[in-house]
Amino acid sequence: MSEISAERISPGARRESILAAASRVFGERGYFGATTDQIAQAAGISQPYVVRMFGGKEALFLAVLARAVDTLTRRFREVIAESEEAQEGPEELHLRLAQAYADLIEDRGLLLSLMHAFTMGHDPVIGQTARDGFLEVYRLIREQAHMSAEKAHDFLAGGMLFNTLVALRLTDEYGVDATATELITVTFGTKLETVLCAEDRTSGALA
Amino acid sequence: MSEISAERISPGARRESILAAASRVFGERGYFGATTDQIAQAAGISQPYVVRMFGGKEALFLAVLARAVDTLTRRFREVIAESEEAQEGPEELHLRLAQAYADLIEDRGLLLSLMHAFTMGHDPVIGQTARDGFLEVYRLIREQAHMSAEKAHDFLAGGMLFNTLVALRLTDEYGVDATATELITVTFGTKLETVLCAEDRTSGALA
DNA sequence: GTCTATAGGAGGATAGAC
DNA sequence: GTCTATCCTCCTATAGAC
Repeated sequence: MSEISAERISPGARRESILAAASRVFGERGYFGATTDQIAQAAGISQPYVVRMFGGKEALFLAVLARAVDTLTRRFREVIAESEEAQEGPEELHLRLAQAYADLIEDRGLLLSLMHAFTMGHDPVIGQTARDGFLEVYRLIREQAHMSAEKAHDFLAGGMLFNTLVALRLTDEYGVDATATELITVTFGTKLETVLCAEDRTSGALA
Repeated sequence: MSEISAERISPGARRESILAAASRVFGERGYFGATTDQIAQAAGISQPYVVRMFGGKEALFLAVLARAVDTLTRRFREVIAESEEAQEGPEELHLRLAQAYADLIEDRGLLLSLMHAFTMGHDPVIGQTARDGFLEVYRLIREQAHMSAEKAHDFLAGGMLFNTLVALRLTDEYGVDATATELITVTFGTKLETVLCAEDRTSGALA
């Protein structure tokens, strides 16, 4: 049995900690706006190590994107399975899925990295991966959650507005601007407090 | 009367042509992804001239953003005025506004530059300007178009999904992937052909 | 496995000619 | 008003030490 110090962490954990840091930074600045050095600092390691571990910035972003889609679809599948188990109707399921989506805001970088990926349709590599991920989600809610095309459209639309308000940090205007407060309330509902707190928590991430 | 050659264009037109080029390039690559040189090439002038004309990349992006919000809100105000004139009900007005929004896809850079601006909430300057623009639109549909908070939410949500599918270039999958084709049809409706054509028209813009 | 040093290239901005 | 030349910074990636 080899010696294992408290400092040393397993390769899997190291990889995961870099992915988590990259998710936060890419989520905040986007693919072009984020630098590998910012990610390295957020992960507490050196910049060249980040590059070496994933082979490059693009590969790292693709890994973050894959992880985000994976987490999202896994969560949705769980919710669908639970709903079927409880023999709920389609309405309840859709509400649960919307709630599950909103809950993902707990990991702010996840939804924001996804949104940034969705703006990169022009990129041959990232764009195609993003389209594939988006369609995977669409198929999931259409075929597994049995939403109609219209219902699925509205579901995705709500999600995109949700993402937009988070990315825009419209929450900064909460309590300041009356109309903004209204829109924030309507959009975030029960997750309002989490969203407002997340603002504070991640603002210092890049310092 | 001074000599005016066919080549020489007025200061206003030059400024406008740069703004149009910048709108296309920023719309495609985003603020960080776009370079002032790409914009200069798209406008057919030198890179330093672009920078000098607007004072810097950030100022140029802010000008593009202001122009986009201005065009959008002006169009909405026109539609609202026409609808009042025709003494239509709220349902008709909302449909007209949705149609007017979709029509803006004719200038692809406009909606995409807006979307990219919405992802920049973290930026002290651009973020604040983007929030102000977003709220201006929200107030317009709430107060001038008399939408309820819920209706306004759904209206914006549909717009954000619209933007997302354009930015993602999901239209590339039209006719290729059955689910994608369905979502594209539901989302773009009558503007389908325009969106599919715009794809071809702008793809060579940066070459 | 992780770091320091650094190469190499790109991009925004400035200086100055025409 | 518009261009060419160029500076300087910033960033990704590589080389090589420990």
